[in-house]
Amino acid sequence: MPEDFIRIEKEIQKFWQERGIFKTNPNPRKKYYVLVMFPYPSGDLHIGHSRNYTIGDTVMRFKKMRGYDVLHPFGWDAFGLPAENAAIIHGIHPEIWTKENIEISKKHLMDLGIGYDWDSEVTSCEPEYYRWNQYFFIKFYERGLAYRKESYVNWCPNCQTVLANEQVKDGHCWRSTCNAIVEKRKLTQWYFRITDYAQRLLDGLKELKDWPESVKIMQENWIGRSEGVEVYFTLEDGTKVPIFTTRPDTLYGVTFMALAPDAPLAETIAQGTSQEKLVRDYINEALKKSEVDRTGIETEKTGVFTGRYAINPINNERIPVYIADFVLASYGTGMIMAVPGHDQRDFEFAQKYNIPIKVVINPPGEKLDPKTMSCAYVDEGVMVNSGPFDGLNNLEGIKRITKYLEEKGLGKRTVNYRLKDWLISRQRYWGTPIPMIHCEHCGIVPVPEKDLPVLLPKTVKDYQPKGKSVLAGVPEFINTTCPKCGGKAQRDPDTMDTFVDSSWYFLRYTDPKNDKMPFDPKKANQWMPIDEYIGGIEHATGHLIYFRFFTKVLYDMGMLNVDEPCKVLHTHGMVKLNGITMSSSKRHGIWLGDFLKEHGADVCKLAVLFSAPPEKEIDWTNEMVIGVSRFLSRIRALYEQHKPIFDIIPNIQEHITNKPDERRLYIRLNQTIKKVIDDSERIQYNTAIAALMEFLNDLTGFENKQSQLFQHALGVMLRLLAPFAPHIAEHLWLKHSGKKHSIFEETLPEPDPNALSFETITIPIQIQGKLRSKIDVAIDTPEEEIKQLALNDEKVKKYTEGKTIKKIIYVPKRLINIVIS
RNA sequence: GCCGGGAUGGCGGAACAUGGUAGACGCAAGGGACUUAAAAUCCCUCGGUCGUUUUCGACUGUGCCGGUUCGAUUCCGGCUCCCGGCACCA
Repeated sequence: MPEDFIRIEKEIQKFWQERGIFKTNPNPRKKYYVLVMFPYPSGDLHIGHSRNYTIGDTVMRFKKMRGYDVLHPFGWDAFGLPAENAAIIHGIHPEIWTKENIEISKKHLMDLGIGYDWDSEVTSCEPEYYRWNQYFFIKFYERGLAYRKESYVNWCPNCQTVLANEQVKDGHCWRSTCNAIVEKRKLTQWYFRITDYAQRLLDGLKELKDWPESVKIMQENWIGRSEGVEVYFTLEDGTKVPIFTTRPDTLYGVTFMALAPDAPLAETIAQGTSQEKLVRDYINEALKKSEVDRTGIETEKTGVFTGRYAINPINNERIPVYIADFVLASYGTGMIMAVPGHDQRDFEFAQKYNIPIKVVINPPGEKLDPKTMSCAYVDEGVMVNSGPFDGLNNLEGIKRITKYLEEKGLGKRTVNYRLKDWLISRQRYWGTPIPMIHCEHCGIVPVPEKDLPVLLPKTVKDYQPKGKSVLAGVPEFINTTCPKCGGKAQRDPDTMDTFVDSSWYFLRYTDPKNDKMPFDPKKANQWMPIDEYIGGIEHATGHLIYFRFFTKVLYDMGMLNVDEPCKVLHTHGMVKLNGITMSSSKRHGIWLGDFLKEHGADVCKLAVLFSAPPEKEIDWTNEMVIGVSRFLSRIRALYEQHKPIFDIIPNIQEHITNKPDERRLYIRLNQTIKKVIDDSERIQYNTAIAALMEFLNDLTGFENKQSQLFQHALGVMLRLLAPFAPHIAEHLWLKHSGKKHSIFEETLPEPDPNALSFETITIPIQIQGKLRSKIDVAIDTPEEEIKQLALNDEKVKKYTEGKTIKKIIYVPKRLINIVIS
């Protein structure tokens, strides 16, 4: 790109700003909400970031040119650990560090010419924003959706804070720069009761027709619904120990039970038995292990007998109870019935500890012997050793035993989910303070709404958490009075998970300045749902579940008319460099500042859009830049040499001559309009740009450049190009059209439906399915005539001579296939 | 282990929701034009093998094996490899 163009891009950006091209219409007639996931302000942006924004920008410009009133806002997910780490390492206040980064990133976005409505910019670390996190927290609390409980939680020893389940990847901290092995700690923490919405989150997926199948499946697995029965076992002393099973048909095969070492009952169950000390030691050992050690693939199951027995309610058998590390406290009831004959895990455990194996299901036509079994039998079969249920197919057995248990009051049908409640407390500084007060007399009391926001104190000396919250060490923050009794009380020292911020920011964009409410429902409902949401796939089971959850709660609160936030989701692939994902924190990437200085914004946009379809990842090479640079140079040269007609000529088809090349160009023009529009609607920008390149080749090769048709085509082409190369299109538009308004205030022309195919088409002729010849025919040639033409074709004759023609298959306008014997 | 997705020229990728000329568009490569020269630009060639060797023709070719079909990159069955997600969920 010639150097002067970098300067021109700046002028164009200024023109857009001054003209307010991207301002949101507060009263949209035909609304379109396009949103990119708001980023963490990491300072210098790289090409990987630009992909996200470029796709959003192209959607916005395209939709705008198709007559929509578009909302295309931007903001910053500004709370979080990197700011705090910078404070710890460099002694800069997190707020200053964050704001400096925002300025840098924002400049890059401006230089890229992304068309945001900056009036609706939202920054989550501002009290004007986070006070509403606190507002929602209290609303959730009032509805029973925010609660505190003590349990074993994921603890990152490096970040010195707890993590939500969604933030633990393979037993390691999710943050790419941390990656520490996550430990278990027993703590009292705040949770959002997302499990109350498990079923609705699952059901809602069915409505999301335009979400990628992969994301929906990931969420479905994450929610993990499974249907079964809760069966009421009891210990010999009468203690109730219900268990969950999906296989009630194996109830007669239970030979032991197992309790999770971190389940509450595990602490007391062995008291007074000879096993007491062994059990205590085992639990201590088991809890010391990290999740990785405990659940790794190769890990052998361990356990210890508790000295206690339970009674199997279906046959009153006496069943030994173990504590075993393969049982999870957090799923079901934290205790299981174990059937070694028909569950592989139970089988392995039973073998190791010499527990009997009992067969209650035989494979069809076979008889299993527990002594010779090498693994559990888990498939369908015939029930045996199961009292009145013998001889049944086990699938039928599931139904019959379930019914029996319910009738006798020995159990009930239950559904279990793998989804856990969302742990939102963090022991860090740079986040939203939890608006709760702990009073000796009144217990936990929410901060009254009129006292919000609870401001994050700025006078912190030491940001390094030491196993407890940073804010606990700030007396002027922590000490307060109880809103109920007026006595001395303390604030909650924790801050919220930053995923709370991103769970509703898309609503704030619809009403960003409101200081009475988080948003006016009228305004939100005007724009919701999001019509096109663009972001990385890495949020599939985190943010993309959380924001659905929030939307459903707000729907229940009467604040929204929709209970799904977003109709269409497009997840794009990462951008890599030398096979490694570009990353700000790892300082690995092609930096936007450098790139823009060298190539300009349009080249950046086109290169990112053209090199691969959006969902695929890109391994960046400089070759990707060369092709699109040439394309833009050729465009520029064409428009410098030949003057377009800038106004769309309504009946251009009446003005063109019957010369074949004019007919051809006219049809190519309409094919291009159709292809660019269709592909853009599907966000297949790589092929849309390819179509523009093809048409440029057509234009360059066209003889009569003085003709009205040619000049008209140039005018149309410029509009089609505008969403992809906005600066150059705008520049050529303003410079040569003499118009004062932006090309983005123009609309895209529709293709002429009568000019989408050529009058003469080439029909390939196959013989036995192999291509042998081609004939050119008029498009309306009758089938019989085409068949005759094919049979008379010289090359065809060579193959058909002396053979019998069995049949001729003609696919209209596509091909002809002759079958001979 | 379970659940997804994928595999097409030297490379990025088209075509495959509806089976119908595989390789659009671009990069790289080779040749040519312009130029004192270079850059830039423009034109031509470009899956492989073989044959005539000019225009052309034959065979083969979309990870592998098989099937359905007049016809399969596209559908079905069975594999191999890659990339994601989940991971003792009872």
